[in-house]
Amino acid sequence: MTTTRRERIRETTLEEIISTAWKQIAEQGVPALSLRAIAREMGMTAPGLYRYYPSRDDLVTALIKDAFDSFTRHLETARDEAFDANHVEQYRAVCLAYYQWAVLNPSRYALIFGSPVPGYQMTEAAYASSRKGFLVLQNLIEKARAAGSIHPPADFPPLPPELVSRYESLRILGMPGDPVGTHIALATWSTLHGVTALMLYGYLEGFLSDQVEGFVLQMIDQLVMLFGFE
Amino acid sequence: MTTTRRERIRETTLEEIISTAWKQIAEQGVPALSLRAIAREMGMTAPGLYRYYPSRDDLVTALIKDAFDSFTRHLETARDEAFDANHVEQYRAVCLAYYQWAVLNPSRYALIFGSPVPGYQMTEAAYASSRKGFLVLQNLIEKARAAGSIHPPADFPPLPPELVSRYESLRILGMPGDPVGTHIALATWSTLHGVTALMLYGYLEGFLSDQVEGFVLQMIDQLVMLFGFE
DNA sequence: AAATATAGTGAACATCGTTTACATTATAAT
DNA sequence: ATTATAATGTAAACGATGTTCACTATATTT
Repeated sequence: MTTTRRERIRETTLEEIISTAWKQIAEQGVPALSLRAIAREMGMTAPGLYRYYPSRDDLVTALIKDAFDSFTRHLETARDEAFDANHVEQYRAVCLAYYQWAVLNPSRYALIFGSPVPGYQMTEAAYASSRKGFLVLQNLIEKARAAGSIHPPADFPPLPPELVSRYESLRILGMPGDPVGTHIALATWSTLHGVTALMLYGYLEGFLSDQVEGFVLQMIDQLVMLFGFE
Repeated sequence: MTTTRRERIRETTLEEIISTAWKQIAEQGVPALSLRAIAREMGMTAPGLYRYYPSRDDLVTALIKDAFDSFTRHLETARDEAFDANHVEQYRAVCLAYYQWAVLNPSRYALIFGSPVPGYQMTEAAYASSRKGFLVLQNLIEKARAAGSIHPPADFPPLPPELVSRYESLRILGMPGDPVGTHIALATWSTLHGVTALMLYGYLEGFLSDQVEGFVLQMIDQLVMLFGFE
């Protein structure tokens, strides 16, 4: 892994472009992201950026990958810090970390979980990054189940057979987890996304004001009860 | 309410602009919405549109209001069609209607619940429209509670006092509903939004393929159990 | 019939993403 | 050390965008 001087400089420039882009997204939003503005702020001209990213879309793809990596790392850190705790606490920690990352990185969250852009296709590398984040949640749930720490209540609505067989076929495709574990992970993910997205958009603030985090914690508690974490 | 000939023509043009805008949003997404393209398709020049909407942002605001109105009407229709049924079925019907409206109107859903744009402030009229949609859900839950059709399970996590008092102060501000009803409505809304948004972005399709609606129905069943609808 | 308000056009400005041709500079080869 | 080559950047230009301004044509009102 020898890196020449030129390669190091190139790497630095690549990073500077990304960080400048995030700065502008935070200030003006994704739609207003402008190559010319980035170049201006970096003290160079717009066409020069094309030596690094062949188009605006490719830059956005790089930003998406960057955001997913940060997101996944944050979840992993939360999981690792709760390593000594029991499964419920680990689950709670990762769920809360999901929300907190969004609070700390609203622009990044909006970019990867915001409105899809018709015609824009996400790179396979970016999709792989997205799965990595989800896997943190799914693996944790899987371990808790294997340890017998999850007992859904008696009146938990049974999964319809079509859904179960769909989950089964995922396992064949190499995904970890039994049907119930996969379902719990998907349901958790959906719920967290809903709360977080509504919060970021400002729809919850009108109702909850300074109690948004309290609401999120309550929602997590409800998930714990619903799935029978112990 | 006398309408002159000119006013009628103006009204027609206003509507044609909106419908042309939706057509383009459906084809190319919100970011690509172009005043010039709208004018072109309508057989006029771009500056002419400024007699109707003073800027692109004002047009977007009108689109948001239009989307919210359609959304609310759809929920109300679903509620009214299930008028004879019991409270659980009404709740199920409205929840499913939420998801189905998004499936039928992906562009509209993305516009009102997608990424927030920094610097863009929603009109009070648009916010009022958003509350109207939420109220359909909240009023329904409130009626079910008044009729004694909601009994959360014994191990339902108790609402923290700060959250309860926050809900209480909402009632003082003129919002209907007791704390528990408000909370159930918010929790339902968040969950539905999470499922729907992930579905529209395509994150769920990789897992669920043709079982997305089955997953949504399952999530609704879980909400019914979680809150103790009967 | 004259005065006025409304609707629309055409030209222009600043901005955007992107391409092309060209200059500069750092590395590699001789 | 000099030459060839590859990488990095610039300047100019194209077509597109939102928006403003000056102007014309039309419809309504007086």
